[in-house]
Amino acid sequence: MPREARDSRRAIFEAAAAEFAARGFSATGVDRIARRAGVNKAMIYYHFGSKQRLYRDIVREIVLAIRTRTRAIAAGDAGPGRKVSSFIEAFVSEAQARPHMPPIMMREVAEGGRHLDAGTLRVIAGVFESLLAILKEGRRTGAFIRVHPLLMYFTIVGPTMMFFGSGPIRSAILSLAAVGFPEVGPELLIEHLRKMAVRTLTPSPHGAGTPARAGAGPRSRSRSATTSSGDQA
Amino acid sequence: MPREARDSRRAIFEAAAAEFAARGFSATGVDRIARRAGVNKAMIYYHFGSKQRLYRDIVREIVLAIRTRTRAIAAGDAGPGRKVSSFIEAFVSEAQARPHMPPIMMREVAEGGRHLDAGTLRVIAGVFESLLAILKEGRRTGAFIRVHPLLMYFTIVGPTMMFFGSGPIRSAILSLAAVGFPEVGPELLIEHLRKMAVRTLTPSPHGAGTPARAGAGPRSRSRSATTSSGDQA
DNA sequence: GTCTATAAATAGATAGAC
DNA sequence: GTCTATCTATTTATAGAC
Repeated sequence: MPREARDSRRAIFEAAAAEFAARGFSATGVDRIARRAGVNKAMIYYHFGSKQRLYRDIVREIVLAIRTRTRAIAAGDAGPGRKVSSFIEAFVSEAQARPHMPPIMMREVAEGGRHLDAGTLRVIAGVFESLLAILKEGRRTGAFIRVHPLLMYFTIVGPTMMFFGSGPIRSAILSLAAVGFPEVGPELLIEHLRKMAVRTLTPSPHGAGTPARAGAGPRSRSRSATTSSGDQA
Repeated sequence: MPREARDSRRAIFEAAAAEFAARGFSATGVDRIARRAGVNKAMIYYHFGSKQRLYRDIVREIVLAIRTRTRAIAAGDAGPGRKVSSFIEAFVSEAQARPHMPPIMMREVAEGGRHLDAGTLRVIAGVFESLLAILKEGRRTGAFIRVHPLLMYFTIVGPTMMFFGSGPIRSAILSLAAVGFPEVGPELLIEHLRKMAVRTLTPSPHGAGTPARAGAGPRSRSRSATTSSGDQA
C-alpha cells in the first residue's frame, strides 16, 4: 500500500468531510469534493464506490471515535459523578477535535439518520447507552437523583453541538452588526456543562431532591399546549 | 382574494415546510412539494417566484413567531427569574406547536444560515437578544449570578431542538431494538430546563456562586485538546 | 389561477485509455 | 491508480395555452 505524492483516498476523505459539514449530503457535489481534494472525480468512485458510501464512512468514523471514549468511561472504575464529568469532557473534546462532527450530526438528527446504515445508528445508540449506564449506576449507589436519561443526554449533547456548529451562523449574524456575541472557549463550555450536570444530578444538600423553584413558578398561560405531538407523550 | 376549493398558496406553504423539515433545502424538489400539496408545480413559481424565496418565507414566519413571544417576555414587568422561565416555556411551546421548526433550524445552524436573507438572520439574533436582556436585568437586580449568555442560550435552545427534532432518528434506532428510549413529554422538558436554568442562574443558598464540584473534578487525560479549532476561541 | 410541455443546467455514475 | 469523455436522470425554472 504505497503512499506516493499524497494519499488520494485520505485527501478525498477529508475534503468530503469538510464539504458535507458545510453544505450537507445532498447539496455537496462529487465534483466539488474532487476539486477540493485535488484529485479526479473518478477517484472517488474508485476508492469509495458511491457518494453515499463515502458519506457513511465519514460518519461512522466520527461516531465510532466518540463511542469508544464514552464506553471506556462508562466501564471504568471511577465514581458516577466523575464518570459524568468525564463523559462531558470526552464529548466536548471530540467535537472540538473534529470540527466536522457537530454540523454533520445536527443534520443527521434532523434527517432521521436517513443516509446512515444500521451499524452506524447502533453506534450512535451506544453513545447514549454509555451515559445511561452511568446514570443507572449513580442511581444504584444513591449518588444521583432520578432524572430523565434522554433529557440529560440532550442537555449535554445539544449545547455542545450548537456551540461548535454555530460558528458560521454567528459570523453571519455578527456581520450584520446586530449583536456582539461574547467569546467562549471549550473550557468554559465544559465547566458550564459540568456545573449544570452536577447541580441537576446530585441531591440538593438543603432539602428534598426537588427543591422549590425560587421565583420561577409556572405562569398562567393563554396559549394552549394541550395535545402531545405524536409519539413523545 | 377568494379562497375556493382550497387555497393553493397555503397548501404549498405547508407542504413545503414539511418537506424542508424532513429532507433539507437542497434535497427537497419542487416536484415533491407540488405533489404533496396537491397542486401543479408551476403554482409554486406563480406564488413564490423561486424555491429559495419559498424557503425563506417559511423560515421567516417561524423565527418571527418566536421572536415576537420572547421580545414580549423580555419587555414585560415580571421578575428576571420568571422571565427566564417564560422564555423557556415560550421556546418549547413554539417548537411543539410547529413541528417543522426544530429540524429546519438545526439545519440552518449547521449551514451557517446560507439560505437565509439578512432580515431573517436579524430576527434570529433578536431571539438571543431577548434572553440577553433578561440575563442582564437579572444581573442588575442581583437575582442572577454571572453566566455566559451564549452558553445559557444554547443550553435552552439546544436540548429543545434536539428533543423535538430527534423523533425520526429515535424511531430509526428503536427499530434496531438497541435501546428503549423512555418516553418524554414537553411538560417534562420544560420542567427540566426550568430547574436547570434556576440552579445555574441563582446564587447558591449555601455558599459562594460557584460551589465545589462534588466528586466531579477534572481527570488527567492522555489525549491532547490543545489547539483551538479556528474561529471559535 | 391553473395546466402542459419543455428548456437549460447540473447531478451521480461509468467506460475505457493510459 | 489516474485521467478524459460521456451517459443518463433529475433539477429548477419558464413559456404559453386555457
